[in-house]
Amino acid sequence: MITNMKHIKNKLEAKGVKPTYQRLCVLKYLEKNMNHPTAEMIYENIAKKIPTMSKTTIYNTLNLFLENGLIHAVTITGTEVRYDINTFSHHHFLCRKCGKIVDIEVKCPFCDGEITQINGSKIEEIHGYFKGICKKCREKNNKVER
Amino acid sequence: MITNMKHIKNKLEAKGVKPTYQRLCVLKYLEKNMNHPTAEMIYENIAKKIPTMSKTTIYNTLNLFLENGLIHAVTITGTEVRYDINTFSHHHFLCRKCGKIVDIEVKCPFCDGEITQINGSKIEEIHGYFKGICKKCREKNNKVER
DNA sequence: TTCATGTTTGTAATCATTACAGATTTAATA
DNA sequence: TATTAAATCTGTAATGATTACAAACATGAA
Ligand SMILES: [Mn+2]
Ligand SMILES: [Mn+2]
Ligand SMILES: [Zn+2]
Ligand SMILES: [Zn+2]
Repeated sequence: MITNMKHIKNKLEAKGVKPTYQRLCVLKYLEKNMNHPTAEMIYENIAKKIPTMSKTTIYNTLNLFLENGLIHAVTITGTEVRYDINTFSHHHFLCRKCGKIVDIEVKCPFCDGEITQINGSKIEEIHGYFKGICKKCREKNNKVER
Repeated sequence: MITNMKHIKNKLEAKGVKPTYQRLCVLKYLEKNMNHPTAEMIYENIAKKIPTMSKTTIYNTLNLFLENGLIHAVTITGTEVRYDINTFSHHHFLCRKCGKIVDIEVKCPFCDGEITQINGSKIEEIHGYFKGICKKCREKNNKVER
């Protein structure tokens, strides 16, 4: 993944979003951190370098990115929004032990765009969420639960 | 769907949950209202008849039901939990126009229990959420959008 | 009755997110 | 270059769903 400033600037301009310094920072963070961070995580990191950064700006920026299709919202935890730079339709797995959220590659006719309607209702967003125990956490228990 | 008190009482006892008056009320409401209500909606309705009912009891009861597998949580809106008496794995559609949440019947190997693991991670919960415009809302616009 | 345990209730706290208004920046225009 | 309107950013206050907590109440055994 290319994460230089020029590339990020182009990405914003391609969507008609003015590439301000704050917006470049947020988009750069999301390209570097593909682990579906929270607004808080993004804020904490950026505020280290730019102490004047406001949390409201983080939220404003993320919402602007969402409206312009630059990012996707992942609401798998139910408690807060996680942000995803990967805007291709894909599924997610949340480990209830370690809390990590990882992308899931499964054959899905909805993600593939083969099915765009259900009973006459138009599908605009697809969210496939799985919850359980990830492989690493299972192995950590030394015994593989069935 | 049978919604008499005897049936509801049995359902609680079968899960080892003491059938208190408040719990019977909440479970009865959920059996009568399969439209995935919020805690607020459940509270408002029950409080009409039982003014002493506390909202905390509603939350306590719903969480108890969740722990005992009597109901499922649907977090499709991202803003609040919706509660579902239907504990068979199934998908949901949220209309961004009218806000209704409806059950979706799609062939899904995860819901069917055919696939219980992904890359060594154990699947315990499946959430299939679709968002868009429902059939009725599309027809209301008089023109069927593509 | 006494006592322990479980349940319910009301209020206060929490936490993510949004509303709002003032300050600052940007960019167009004169 | 100076003026000025629009856009953006910032900090604080408000919102809303949910939980924490402690007191009141109910239940059932000893
Ligand atoms: Mn992802
Ligand atoms: Mn349902
Ligand atoms: Zn894990
Ligand atoms: Zn609708």
